[in-house]
Order: sequence, then C-alpha cells, then structure tokens
Amino acid sequence: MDYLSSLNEPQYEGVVNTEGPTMIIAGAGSGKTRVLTYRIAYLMQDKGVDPFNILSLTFTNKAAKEMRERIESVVGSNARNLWMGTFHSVFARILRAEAGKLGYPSNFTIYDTDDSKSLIKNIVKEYGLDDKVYKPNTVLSRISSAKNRLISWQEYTTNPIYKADDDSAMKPEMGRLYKAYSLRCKKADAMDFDDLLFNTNVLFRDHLDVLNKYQHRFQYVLVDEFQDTNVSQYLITKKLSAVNRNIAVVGDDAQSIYAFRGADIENILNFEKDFPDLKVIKLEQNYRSTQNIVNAANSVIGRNKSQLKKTVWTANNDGNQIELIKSVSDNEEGRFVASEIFEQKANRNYKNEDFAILYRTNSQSRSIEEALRKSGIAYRIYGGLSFYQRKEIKDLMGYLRFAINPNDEQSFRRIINLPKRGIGPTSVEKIVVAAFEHDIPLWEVLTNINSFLPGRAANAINDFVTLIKSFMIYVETKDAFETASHIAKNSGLLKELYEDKTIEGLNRYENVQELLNAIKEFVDTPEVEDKSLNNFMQDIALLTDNDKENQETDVVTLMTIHSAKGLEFKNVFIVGMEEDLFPSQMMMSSRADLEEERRLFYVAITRAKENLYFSYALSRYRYGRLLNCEPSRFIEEVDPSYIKVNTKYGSREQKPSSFSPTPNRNAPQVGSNYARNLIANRNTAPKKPLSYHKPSDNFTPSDISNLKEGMKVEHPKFGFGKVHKMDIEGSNKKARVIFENFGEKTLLLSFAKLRIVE
DNA sequence: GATCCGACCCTTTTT
DNA sequence: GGGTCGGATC
Repeated sequence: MDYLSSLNEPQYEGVVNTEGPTMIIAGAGSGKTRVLTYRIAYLMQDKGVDPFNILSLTFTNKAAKEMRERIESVVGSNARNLWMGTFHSVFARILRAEAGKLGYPSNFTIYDTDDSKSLIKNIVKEYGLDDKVYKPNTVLSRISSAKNRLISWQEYTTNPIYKADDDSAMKPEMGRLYKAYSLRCKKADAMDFDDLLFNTNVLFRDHLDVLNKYQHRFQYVLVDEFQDTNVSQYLITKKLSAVNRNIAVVGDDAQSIYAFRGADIENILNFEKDFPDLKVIKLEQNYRSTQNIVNAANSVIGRNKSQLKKTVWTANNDGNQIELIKSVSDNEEGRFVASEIFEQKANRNYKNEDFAILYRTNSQSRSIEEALRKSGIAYRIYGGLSFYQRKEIKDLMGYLRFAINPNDEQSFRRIINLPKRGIGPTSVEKIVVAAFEHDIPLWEVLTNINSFLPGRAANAINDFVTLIKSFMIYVETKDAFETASHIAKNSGLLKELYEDKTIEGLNRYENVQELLNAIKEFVDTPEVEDKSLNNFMQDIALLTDNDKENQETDVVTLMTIHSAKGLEFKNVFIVGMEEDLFPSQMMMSSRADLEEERRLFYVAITRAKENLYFSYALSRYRYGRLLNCEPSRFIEEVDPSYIKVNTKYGSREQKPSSFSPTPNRNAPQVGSNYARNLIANRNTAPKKPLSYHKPSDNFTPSDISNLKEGMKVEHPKFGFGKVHKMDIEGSNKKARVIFENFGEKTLLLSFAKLRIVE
C-alpha cells in the first residue's frame, strides 16, 4: 500500500499489527491520528474486514467525524459503515436497541448535565435539605464518580464505607439522594451521561447473549485517547474485546487531563495486566512542533513524578523562542494578543486560522473577544454556552422531548407553564409527587389529572394534555421537520419570541429558526432513512457546540485548553498564565491535582507548531472584582533558555525587567528558579514605581473615529494630552498624542480609550 | 400566581 | 460580571 510508505518504523508497526492486544503510546504530535486512520484503512483494504465489524471509540464527536472523513479519503464511502463515535454516542445507540432488556423504552430521554442538576435541586428541596450543603454540582459529581466506578445506588446505600465517607464530609444524606435521583431518572425513562456507560455495563453483565452478539460483531476494537477513559468505559471495551482480543488502545499518559471526570490512569497499567501478551508501541518522534517547543514541553512534563517512560523528540528546525507577554490588565492582555496577531499576519503572511488563543476557563474569553472585535480580527469561540444550552432552544427541545417521552420530568417542568398557563410550582410539585407516591408514570397522572388536582389547575392541565396529544400524533405520522415546526408554532413558543422585538428577542427567534433549519437539513439528508423526530432527537443531548459545522474558515480560534486537545495551530497564545488561574486554585491542594494541571499545560504547549506565546496580566476581573495576579509558577517551570521576554508590549516604565512577580506573597521563593530567572532577566535598573494618572470621575471613552490633530484628550492611564498627528497605515489608524506627564505615545485608534476633552 | 428587585453565589475543565 | 433564588408586592 502506498500510503504505508510514508510512515516511520513504529507508526508502521502501529498500523499493521492488527491482531492481538496493542497499546500505542503516542507522544504529542507523533502522528497518532494518522496511525489510527491508516490502521482502520489497512484493516478494511488489506485485510478485507467489513467496516460493520470495526468499532472505533473516540473522545469527541468531532474527532470521530474527522477520523471518518480521513478514512473515507483512503478507502471511500464504505467508511460510513464503521462503528465510530464517542463512548456515549455508540453505547446510547446500542442501549436504544436493547433498552427493553433493562426495562427502559427505546425512546428513553438522555438527561444532560443541566437536567441532572435541576433534578437534584428539586430532590434536595423536596427532602428539606440544606441546599448550601447539598449543592447540585457537588451531589452530581459524587453520584457521577460512583457510577463511573460502577457503584450502584443499592451498593452505595448498603456499604458502610460510602456512608462513612459522606459522614466525614458532612454530607450524610448523599446515599439517599443518589437513590432518589436514580429512581427519578428511571421513572422519567431517562438516562444521564453516566448512565449510558453504567447501563451498558449492566447490559453486558446481565445479558450474556447480548454481550456475545456484540463481542462477535466487533472483531476489531480501537480506543483513542485511552488515558482519558474511566473504569466504566474501560470495562466495556475489555468485555467487548474479550473474544477476539483485537483491541488497540492509543493514548499518551502525559496528556491525561480528565481525571476530574473519573478518567483513571490506572487503566493503562491494568491493561498490561489484563492482556499480558500486549504489544506496546511507542511513537516518540514529534512531527508537529519546532525543536524549541518540544524541548520546552519536555522540560515541563519532566517535573511530573508519575509518568510512563518515553522520549519525545523532533527533527524539525529550532524555531523561535517562546515569547512572554506581560500586561497590566486582562483587557490589555487582549489588546496585546490582538495586535500581535495583527502584526504577524502583516509581517509573516499568516492567516487568521493560523492562530489559536487558549485559556484555562471559558470566562476568560470575554476580554480577548472584545479586543479581537475592536481590531477587526475574525474569530470563533468554541465551548462555553452551547447552542443547545440556550434557553429558547431548551424550551423548544423541551416540547420535542416531551412529545416523544411524556414521562420526562425535567421537560415537563420546563414547558408546563411556558407560555403561561397559570400552573405554578405548587401544582407541578403535587403532580410529580403524586406520580411517585402512587407509583405510576407522570403521563398517567396528567391524563387523569382530575383525580389529583382540583378544578382550575386541572382544567389547565387538561388543555395541556390535549395539546401534547396532538403533538404526539405528529410525532407518529410526520417527519421531524414538519413535527418540530408544528410544535414550535402551536406551542405558542414561536409567537412569544416573535412578539419580542428587542435585539435579544430577535436573536432568540433566529436561534429557534436555526434549530428548525438543522432539523430540515437532517430530513433532507438522503442517507438518513428514518426521518422521524424520534430519530433526530436520539443523541442530540450528546452534541456540543464544538460539533457544529464551522461556517467561516479563516478565523482565529478561541477555546479552553481542554477543548484544544488533539488540535494543532501554527501560532498559539496561552493566556492568563497566572497563579490561581492556571494552575487553577482548585488544583493546587494535592500533588496529583497539580500534576494533572501540569499535564494540561503540556497539552497547551504542544498544540503549537511554529510560535508560542505565554501571556499574563497583573490584574484581572474575576467574580466581578479586580484582583491582583502573579505570574504562574508554570512559567518558571519551562527552562528559561526557551523563553524570551517580549518587549514590544507593556508600558515603557516596566519594560525589560518584565517577568518579575509582583513583590509579595511567597517570600520563600527566593533561591528558587523563579528568583534566578528574575535576576537573569533583569538587565536594567530596578523598575520605577508606577504613578499613572487617575481617570477623572466622569471618564467615559469618546467615539474617536473622527479624532483630529490638535484635539485635547484624556487617557485613563497617561492622563491629559494633545493629539499631535494622525497616522494611517492600511486599515490601522494611529494617533500620536503628546501627554503632559508621559510624553509622546502612539495609540492605535482601534484600541485606545480616549475621552475628547475639547 | 406573576413580576420585580435585591442578595448571594460563583468559576475549572466535558460527554 | 452575571445568573439564580427568595421575598415583597400586585
């Protein structure tokens, strides 16, 4: 095969070693995806394996989709028949086929995290427990981690170990909540994300005939990002491949960043125990990044105690040093990043798509976004609030879900009084409790509401039931698009949105239209045989924004480091490199946590192909307050020879001594690398204390698009000054302003905040 | 039961 | 900075 000739030795091994258990330890940028795709292509083309017999599990829908496309480009459209997807989507599909065996209908609802949390909130309230102690997040993560270790609520509530744990955590009711939560999900014919894996394990444990069927179907099993699998996922793959034993796992322990979600690095060790004849292949040559970036990354990850031995190296050029950018504030950080992108595009012919800005938390995107918008740089944000999490979308989805599964408690709560029907929380609570106490489905209570509620409320419910029944007929007889648009209109949702003429209202209306368009597209796809709403809704809860088609291509990418895993960009900015932010304050309590955080840093560094920037700010808005920040310890963890301080940005007063920490906090740092770096980089006199102008009380930036020479202006930092000259370079307008106390400064109009005084 | 307003919490990261 | 929740009021 000609495509095989392009592979190096271990890559080749990874592709053609198809029989028996294989573990591929793949360093960052070592061509992992290539090996995986070629391996599958090789199975199909050279070994004649039917794609229906290959199961390939990835971590994100996006990864699955990309891999399928790449395989398709080698072997053609037959690749569509591969079983390829995330653990959650593949096993949701299997669970729907086998649902009856577990006592679920095949149209069970998948609860997303919001559904789970709000159900927990309801239960905590019903039990009269303190919602400060039993926060939805805390409770859910406890339940989730139990499920991911395959601990059922029955086990949890009978084994005193868990009780003791919860008692000492001052949360003695956790077991009761786990039980109630599970029963309520079951009653609603709903599974949460963890149930999809948990119940697959139950299915394979209790129904050997089913297990047997899939064991024989999946002759070859591949698992990508193996380091991020949890126990529940691992056991599923282990069982599935127990007969044919053709299992290949691919991963990199250095990039394990999902321990918080139950991912267990032990899986790698267990794998060796479970499959003693395991063949281990190491991919160590990095083809992605420059020498400097690879070395910097190695110097970081070398600090972790727990890791598998491997040496990532590259034959690429040395490349440039990492540039360290210091800013006084998060807003300035945004401006610096934006102008660096602007400059690099102009000087080195990069396009927007060659840049990524990575951060630790989604909330950091705002200041960056603002700066990019102001400088006219097209960007796209991944993650954050996903399309399907928007209120108006959830509202419509609530109706769609409820028409398919009228026992879905969460959807019921969402839509019952939307639009207003005069049914308040009291009635809703009565209905839900009645269903539980009489042990009958929610829908049965609703259809016989007169036995449960008195007059006025009952009438409203009856109208609601009639409406839903009319929707159900559509669900049964029409395609997804007809059904959804009918429901959107006749539920009154669309009307309500249409009447809202505010900008946000318009936006919401458009979002609903976008959802309807997506459904239309689904219906119009020739390959889709089952065009029912039911089919459309199947794994919609498993989709995230990141899975959406990218409409614009030449855009700067903004995303969390977590979402960036598996991707690569020519130029990468890691922003917000500050203590308590990255590493996150929540990850500094234990060595294991800090090591995970460091692996995250490693992932971030290794996304870059050509140029890498670290950026930190001395102050930043967090929880609505302006906080002082210190540079991240991670900066000093990179061997200083790979870093240079960027002197283009930052105010002149504090130029070259740049990456000094603010003089406070940990005095014991003296003698650390930190202090040494500091001294090594200090090549000017000690920095002058800052004495910036304090903006006038009435300071509000003026519209400065028509700024003229001779105007008197106020700058929030530099104080008062006079516009000396206007410069225009391309689309870039600059003003040279002579400030009373700071002399001449050149300000980019797109960035500068100036108040025109006269 | 609906609506408005102030108090309070918050922030990891994702299927 | 923003989203949620509870209390006061209609």
